[in-house]
Amino acid sequence: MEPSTKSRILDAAESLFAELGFRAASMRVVTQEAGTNLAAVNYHFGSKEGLIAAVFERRLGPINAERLAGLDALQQTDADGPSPELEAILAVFLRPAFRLLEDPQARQFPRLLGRIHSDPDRDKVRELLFEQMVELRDRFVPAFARSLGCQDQVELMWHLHFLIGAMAHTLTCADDIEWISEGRMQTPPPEELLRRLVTFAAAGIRAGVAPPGDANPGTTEEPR
Amino acid sequence: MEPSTKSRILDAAESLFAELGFRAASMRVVTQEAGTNLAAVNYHFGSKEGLIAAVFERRLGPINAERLAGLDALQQTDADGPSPELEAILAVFLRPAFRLLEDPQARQFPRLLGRIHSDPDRDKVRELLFEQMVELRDRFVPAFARSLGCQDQVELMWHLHFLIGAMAHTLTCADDIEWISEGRMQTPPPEELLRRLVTFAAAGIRAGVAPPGDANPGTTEEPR
DNA sequence: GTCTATAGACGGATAGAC
DNA sequence: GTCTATCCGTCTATAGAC
Repeated sequence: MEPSTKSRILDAAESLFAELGFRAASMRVVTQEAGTNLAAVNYHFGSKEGLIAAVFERRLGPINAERLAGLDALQQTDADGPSPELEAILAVFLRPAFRLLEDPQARQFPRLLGRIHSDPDRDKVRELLFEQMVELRDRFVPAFARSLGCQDQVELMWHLHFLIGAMAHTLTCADDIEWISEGRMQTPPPEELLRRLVTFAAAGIRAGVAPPGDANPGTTEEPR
Repeated sequence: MEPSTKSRILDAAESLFAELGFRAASMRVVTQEAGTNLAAVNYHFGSKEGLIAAVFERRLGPINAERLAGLDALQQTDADGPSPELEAILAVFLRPAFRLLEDPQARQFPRLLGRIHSDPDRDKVRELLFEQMVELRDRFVPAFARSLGCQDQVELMWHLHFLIGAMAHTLTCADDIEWISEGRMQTPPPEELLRRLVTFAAAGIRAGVAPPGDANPGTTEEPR
């Protein structure tokens, strides 16, 4: 079955937005790549902004549903047992985006997803992102907190902020390692990226968090 | 003394590029903000791309010089003693950019610096960035390696990659914490951001690195 | 649903006066 | 060094035929 004009536009837009950015990827180039014309975008999506939103809607819902389902599975397994391991929660959160890197149909989306956090044009999908993030936050932050046995939610939130940054940079710029190492290193398969990031983030998130029962853990001395 | 037209253009460009992105900030808006006109940019910088490069040249040199001088000072102090602490090296690397957040003249540049890693338009300053990065890499990577007493440079490089991501996200999007927490958290002063990031990154970088003398440290088991 | 053609705004760059 | 006026290309969006 031939893919519809609508989905061909979405595919072309996803790929070109990821490669060139929202602004540099003009609707002319997108529609040319999709084998159609300018008017088709306005017919199906109303405007360029509508197209941008549609590109995110198509992938972000499934990704976040997979994250939440993964967390469900993790918590269900040992509902009355101990809390899941930090590493397991991290992997459940991170894997859906990294797995897309292996999907020929969707390989470019993770780049877009990584960049959207810092993109000056993110306002165009801000509401969409916020709704999804609130749901993730309400499920994952308590899960992390319980796993760490910690009360310092402020420190946890900052560590999760750093995790988001490391994740975004890896989804968007993993190949930079080849550039900076001048070819001595190569970008490994997504599963290895994921494993390295989980190791790094788990240790970072645990840092400064008291083992349960300790007094005043959070703040360490000034590094100098 | 009146600031020159040239420096007024640089100030306006820095601020507007940080706020709107390179593409959305048109030369018309930049020159209007600088109280001058389109032709002045081409006279002083040759083109918009020349202006973008000049905005980075003005700040990036001093920042990286400060980083290298800081590392010099650290290594000089105990030249024949033990290697400097990981936390100290991290702070020396990170502080120059975070300190700019407190400079009313340069507050916007760190946002730009954080975003440039993932910006689709980064090609416009790519050579400039690369030269500076190579020098930083050649000084800091060995310093980190020595401080960790580790041979696994591959793992170290990835952990530094994650650090760059966390740093970039924090420089560019620190205020997101207010948005995501729906106002329950506020963005702290730069020194506190720096302290939290150093704590997180030091633990992350140490993760999976063997204490000197261990066998086959790097790879941990698959998280699942 | 899909197309061509075009409107209408805005982009960077430049010529040439001062 | 700085300005005004203008060229010319590209952008998004839409009108209207099929």
